[in-house]
Amino acid sequence: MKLTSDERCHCRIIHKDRVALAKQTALGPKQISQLSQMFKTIADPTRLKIILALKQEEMCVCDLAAFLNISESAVSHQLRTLKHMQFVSNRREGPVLYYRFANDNLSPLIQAGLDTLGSTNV
Amino acid sequence: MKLTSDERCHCRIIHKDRVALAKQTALGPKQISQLSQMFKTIADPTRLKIILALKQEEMCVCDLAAFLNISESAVSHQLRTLKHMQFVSNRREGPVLYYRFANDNLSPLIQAGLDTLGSTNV
DNA sequence: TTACTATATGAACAACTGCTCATATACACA
DNA sequence: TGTGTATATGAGCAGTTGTTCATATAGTAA
Repeated sequence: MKLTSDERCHCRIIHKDRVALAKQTALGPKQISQLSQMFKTIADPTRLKIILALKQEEMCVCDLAAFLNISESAVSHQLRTLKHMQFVSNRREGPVLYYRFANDNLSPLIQAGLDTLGSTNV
Repeated sequence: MKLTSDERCHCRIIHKDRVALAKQTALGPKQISQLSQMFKTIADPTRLKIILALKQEEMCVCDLAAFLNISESAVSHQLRTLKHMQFVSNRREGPVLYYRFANDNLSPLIQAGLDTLGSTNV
């Protein structure tokens, strides 16, 4: 639980100008929240594996459960999260739902992650 | 607590070939873990704000605490996480530690996030 | 030394998250 | 209708996380 600004005024400020500049140029709460939510969604190992797998080919819930070695329920929960973020979409073929990578805007993000990973470890 | 593969063998597999391909081309556990850790580090709103602020100018712990309106201790904890991931570094000037944005590889990642955010919401 | 400042660290706790299990829903076919 | 399959949903729980508080450390200055 965060404190209010009133309760926090005892804090000394060394560089008022820098704090002021940071506050002025900072992103709004909504943008920070959305950005955070986006990173959070692709930060979970299970969801990351799902995204990378679906980036290659369509898969149904059962396939993903076998691939990830977790319950189909767990997969379904994670797909719900990914679908809500519009990172994946699905199409129905009879009783089977096929999920696929949906958001082209996500590719650069994943790629940047992979690049950063590669250049940090060599 | 995850189940072992033995306990999970009752799962039906609709497309064995897709599961096999996904397993073959999947990243290793270490890579997934590192990638996940990287995204997780920039997924927290507080750390995100710190990164974006330090991307502009050096700031000390006290400045960041005033900017973020949280305790200096909380800032210090988060800076420790960011420093461990080599996303920020610091220099000492007398008793004051100045933190700065350290990892150039992180910029594209943040930028990709901002781009994705922008193109998803318009 | 002593006093003060700036930051770091450890403990504790509330909030969140990802899983399993049990159950519900949606579709196909007889 | 009824049965079986594929997936979704809700509850519950263990593990993780971000914060505050109290305390410790590192540096400055007398």
